[in-house]
Amino acid sequence: MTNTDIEVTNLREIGTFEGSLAQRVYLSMQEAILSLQFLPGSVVRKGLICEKLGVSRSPVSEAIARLSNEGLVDVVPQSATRVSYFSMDDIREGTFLREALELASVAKVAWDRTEDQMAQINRNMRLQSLLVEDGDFPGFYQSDEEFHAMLMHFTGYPRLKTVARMVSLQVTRARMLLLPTPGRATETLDEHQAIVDAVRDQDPDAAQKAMRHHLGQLMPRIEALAEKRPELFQSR
Amino acid sequence: MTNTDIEVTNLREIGTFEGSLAQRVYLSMQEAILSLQFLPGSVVRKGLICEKLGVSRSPVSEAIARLSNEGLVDVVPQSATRVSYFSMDDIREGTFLREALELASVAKVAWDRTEDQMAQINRNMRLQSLLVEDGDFPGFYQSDEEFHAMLMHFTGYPRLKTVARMVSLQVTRARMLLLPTPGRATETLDEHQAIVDAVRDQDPDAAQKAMRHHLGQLMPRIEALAEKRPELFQSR
DNA sequence: CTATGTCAACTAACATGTTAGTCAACCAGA
DNA sequence: TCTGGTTGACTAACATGTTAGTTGACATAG
Repeated sequence: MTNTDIEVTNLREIGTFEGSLAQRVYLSMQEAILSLQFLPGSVVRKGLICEKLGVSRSPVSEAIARLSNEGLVDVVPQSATRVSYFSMDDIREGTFLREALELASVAKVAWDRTEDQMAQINRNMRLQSLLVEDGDFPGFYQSDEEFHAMLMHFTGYPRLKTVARMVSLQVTRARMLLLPTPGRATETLDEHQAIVDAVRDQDPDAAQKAMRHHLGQLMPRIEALAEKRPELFQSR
Repeated sequence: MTNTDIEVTNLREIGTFEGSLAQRVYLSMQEAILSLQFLPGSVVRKGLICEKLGVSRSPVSEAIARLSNEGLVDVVPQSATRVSYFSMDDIREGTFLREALELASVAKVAWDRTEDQMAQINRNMRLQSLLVEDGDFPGFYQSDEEFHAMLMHFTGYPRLKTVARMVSLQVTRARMLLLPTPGRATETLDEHQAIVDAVRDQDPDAAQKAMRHHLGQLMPRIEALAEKRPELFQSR
């Protein structure tokens, strides 16, 4: 049993976040987990986190409670809490839920989009293009996220983005391990364009089909990953 | 300003629930809010709840935190927390999210259902029939919930039911005000049967169509309700 | 050497004390 | 009567002390 325990040093100071202490601690810890600076299986020690961030156990407890119901940490009552392992079951479920929400969103947006919204989407697409040409993959990753967030925003349902993010947190974490390649970025761009074309044409069915195809590219790549890095996945 | 404040007496004792204290307090409070024994706009007083349930402020605080991110209470930092008003925007959004999940579920289940699962569904349908004949509306309401929960269960995704419940809590609360009528129960039964038929035939498109029609019946009835009981809705 | 029972150390969960922010009632002035 | 500022009571948020349950190491028996 590789007794990986704790790595608290690389945890962003809470001064850079805003909100209540609990909120800031939550964001800091979530970032560390999603960016894999807290490795799956390692034990989260309240005391060390309190010390590192300079707060008491109350806000840390609340943060851990939130991370727990998001499935990012596993709490063993009266004992310990550790960073959850990757689980193909969880990832598959997250993908399913995410797809359900994305499909509903894109259909609605295709139906009742405005010209102003189309202009914003096109602006984002041009940005994506530029970033791919420049080979700026982190930047492209971010504009990709923005593209999807934008579509959800245009539904007019404010919680949608939050829910979608929550259900697919495990997927987000897994994506961190997928190295972006020029080829994949170009493909992604084309897939996005197909979605945009269908939204422009106000064709909900075509938009859903394009979105389904786009999202369908992800799972196979994650499955390949599970073979390469089995130590990050559940052993049971 | 109708200074409705608090009604703590009708709050189920936590002895009847299981889990941690925080979990039990959460369930007890959620039940009171969903069943409208805590009215929208009334102030939630930690002290009184602690006294009534015989616990300290810690588990109550955690319970309130959860209710807050579900949108069932509004917390004003350093001041007060009150039961949230009904909001047509929230209800519309909850309906949208719920539909997205139900449609994805029913399509998947129609695709890969087993014969054993069909048998379970049919058993539930016969139960619904009996309860309608007997005029047992509370019983029918419950078997209705079970019908939808069963479909989600058959997807094989365990969190799905939880997420669906969470996103549509506001809708659930609003439904409490809709008096069940014999006519509506019979209609519901027919709509369910149409869904079941499509699942039996392994026809995902038809299943989605039937589900969409079924879920579409709810919003108009809630909108009518908003006219009748405006005091429960946001005034802003 | 292996299996089992005991025990000590550590933890989350819970209780309670403290702080600081918010809101509404009240009062003074117009 | 109405407006604006002041104040005090009340609250959530945070800090800290306490309790009880779990885990894993170690010793002991087979």
